[in-house]
Amino acid sequence: MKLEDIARQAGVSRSTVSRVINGERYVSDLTRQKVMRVIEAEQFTPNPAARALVTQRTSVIGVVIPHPLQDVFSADDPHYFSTIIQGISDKTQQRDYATLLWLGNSNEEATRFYRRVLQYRMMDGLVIIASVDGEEMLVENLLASHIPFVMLGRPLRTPEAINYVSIDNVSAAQQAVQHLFSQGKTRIATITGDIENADAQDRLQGYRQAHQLLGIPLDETLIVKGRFNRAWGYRSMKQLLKQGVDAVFAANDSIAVGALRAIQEAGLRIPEDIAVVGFDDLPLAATTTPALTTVRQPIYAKAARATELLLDLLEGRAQSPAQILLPTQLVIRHSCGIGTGALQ
Amino acid sequence: MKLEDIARQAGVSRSTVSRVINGERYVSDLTRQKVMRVIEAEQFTPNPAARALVTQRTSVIGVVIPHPLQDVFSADDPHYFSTIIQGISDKTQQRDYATLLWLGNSNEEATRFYRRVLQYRMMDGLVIIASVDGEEMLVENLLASHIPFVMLGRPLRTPEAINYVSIDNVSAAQQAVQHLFSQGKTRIATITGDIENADAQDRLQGYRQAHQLLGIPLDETLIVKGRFNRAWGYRSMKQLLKQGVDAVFAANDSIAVGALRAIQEAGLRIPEDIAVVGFDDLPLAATTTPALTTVRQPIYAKAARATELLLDLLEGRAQSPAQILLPTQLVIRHSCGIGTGALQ
DNA sequence: TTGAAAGCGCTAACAT
DNA sequence: ATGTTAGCGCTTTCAA
Repeated sequence: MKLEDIARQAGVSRSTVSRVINGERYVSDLTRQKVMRVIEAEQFTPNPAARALVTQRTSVIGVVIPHPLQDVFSADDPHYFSTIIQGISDKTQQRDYATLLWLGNSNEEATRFYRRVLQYRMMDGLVIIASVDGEEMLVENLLASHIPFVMLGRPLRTPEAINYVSIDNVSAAQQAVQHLFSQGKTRIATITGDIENADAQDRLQGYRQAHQLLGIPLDETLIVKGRFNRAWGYRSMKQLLKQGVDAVFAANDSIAVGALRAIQEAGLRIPEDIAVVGFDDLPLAATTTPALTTVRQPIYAKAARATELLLDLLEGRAQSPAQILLPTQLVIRHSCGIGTGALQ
Repeated sequence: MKLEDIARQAGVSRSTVSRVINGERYVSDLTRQKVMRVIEAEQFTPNPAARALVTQRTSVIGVVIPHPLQDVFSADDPHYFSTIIQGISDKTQQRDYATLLWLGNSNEEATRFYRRVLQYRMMDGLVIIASVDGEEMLVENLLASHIPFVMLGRPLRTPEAINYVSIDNVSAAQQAVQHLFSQGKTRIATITGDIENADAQDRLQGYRQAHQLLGIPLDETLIVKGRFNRAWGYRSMKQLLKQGVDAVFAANDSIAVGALRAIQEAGLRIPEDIAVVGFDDLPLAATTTPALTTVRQPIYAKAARATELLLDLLEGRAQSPAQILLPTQLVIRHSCGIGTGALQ
C-alpha cells in the first residue's frame, strides 16, 4: 500500500494525498475528507524510508550511553540510567519521534563504537549521556559534522558551545556541606565520584567553595577521590575513619551507602559521631538505616528536558547553544545530624 | 557525499561502487581496490534511507518493553530490564544492526502505543519483552502482519506458533520447592508474581508439581497470588504468617526480600523457623541478611539469545517457529535451611 | 566484469 | 486548490 494506491482510490493525485498527510493548507475540505477516509480505511502510513530520503529528516533521535549499563559506573543503581532512558523515550514518543539506542559495550573499543554511531546517519540528532570519560571524541566529531546534539550533564570541554541540560552541582554540593556545618560539624570530608566526570568535579568544587564561604580551613587530606559506586564509598570511608572526621559529603548515594556501612562496622554512630549526606536521592536513600540525607536531583526531568531541547532545536524552536540547569533540593532525613525525619 | 561521487572519483559506475560495498562477486581485484581506496579516503557510508527504500530492509530491530521501566512490575529491580536491554544492544551491534527502543509509558493508552509500534515500519523485526499483560494484541497483529519477532519469555497464547526464548520455569520452581522439602520443610507456601504473566504461572505450576511429586498434600491457602515486587512480598508474607508455614518459595527475588522483612519483623528466624527461596539471582540476593537462596536465571544470555534468534530469522539462518529454553541453576545461600554459605 | 537505466515511495517546485 | 514532474541515493535487472 503506497501513496499512489490511496490516490487512485480517492480519485486524486499523489501530491494531494501527500498534502493531506502532512497537514498542508490548500486542500479543500471535501477532498481532505475523501482522502482521509481512504487512509483510515486502509490504515495507511507513509514509508519512513522514502520520506527520509527526500526530506533528509528521519524523525528518529539517537541516545548514546557510552558505557555498558552494568559497568562499575552504574552497577549499584541501574535506577539512574533506567530513569534517564524512560525520560527520553517518553518525550520522543510524545513528540512523535522514535528512539535509537546506542549503548557502549565492553567488547568494542570506544573509538569503533563512536564511529559506528557517527556513521549511522538515520538520526536527526542525538542525546549524549555524560559519562566518566571518553565521550569527548564523539562530541568533537559531532560539533564538526554539525549534527545537532544535547548532552545530559555538563561537557568537559567548551561547555559554552554545547547544548546541555544539567543541574547546578556546585551550589547543590555547597548547600549540602553548609547544612552539615549548621549541624555543628567541622571536620567535613568528601568522597568524590570518578573525577573525570563533570558532575564529580563540580560537586568537589562546591565542597571547596562551602569551606571558603564558611571560613573553615580546608584540609586536603579530607578529600578522597573515589568512584561513583558503593565499593569505593566503603573503601574511601575506611580511609577517612583513620583521619578523624565528623561528617562526610558523598558525591552520590551509592558512595554514601558504602560509607554508611564502613562507619557502622567501625562501631560509630550516624549521625552523632559522623554525619553523612549523599547525592541523587535514589529510592534506596529512603530505606537505609539511618535514612539518608541527600541532594535530590530530578533525573527523569533532566532527561525529558534534554530531549525536549533537542527536538526544539531540530524543529527550529530553540537556538543553539542552550544551557539549562534544573533545580535540586536537599532532602533532610536522619543521616545528617538532625533528629527529625522530614522524609520528603 | 554519495555513491555517484565515489564512482566519479574512482572512474567507475555507481553499480560498481555498490557492488564493492556489498561485497559482491564479479568485481575485478583492481577496480575493487581502486574503489575501496576512495571510499576509505572519503569515509563514505551509504545512505541508510536510500538503501532501505530499495532493499526493503533496514538493519534495524525494535525492542518493545510494554510497561514503563519504573512501573510497579519492575520498580525494585531496574537491574532486570537494564540487563535485558544491554544484552539486546550488544548483540545487535555485534551483528551490525541498530536498536530502536519502544518503552511503554504511562501517559499513553496501550492500544495507541502498540499501534505506534506497528505502524512504524522502519524495523526488520522485533524483540518483545513478555510483561504482566496486554501484549497479546501486539503479538496477534504481528503474527497477522508477518513481521518477524521473538518474544523474551513464553507468550500466553499459541506459544507453539511463536518464536521465543525463555527458561524452564516449571522445573526450576519444582527444584526449588524440592530443595526446601529436602531441608525438612513441609508447610511450604508460595507467593506468586503477577499471575497474568507466563513466568508467574509456570513457577506456580512448578510449585504444584513438586507437591505432587513429593506426595505432600497441597494446601491451596498456602498459595498467595501477589505481584513481582517487594511490597507485595511483604504484604503476602504477613498474610502467610497467620497460616503457619515453615518455608516460602517466592516467585522472584524482590518478593523474597519483602518476605524476609516480614518474617524478621515477626521475630522469627530465617531459615530455622521459615526458610525462603527466591528467583532470578539479582545482585541484591547475595547481600541480604541472611543471603538469599535463589534460582539463578541467565538474564543477559536470554536477551542475547533472543536477539540472535531474531537476526538469524531475518537472515534466513533459522526457521520459524523456534522455541529455546535456557538452563537455570539453584544457588544455595543461607535463607533456605542449610547452614553453609556456598555463595556461588 | 562493468555500465545504463529503471524504480523503491515519497515530497516539493512548478504549472495550471 | 490540484496535478505533473523531477528527483532524494541507492540496488538491481539487463545488456554489453
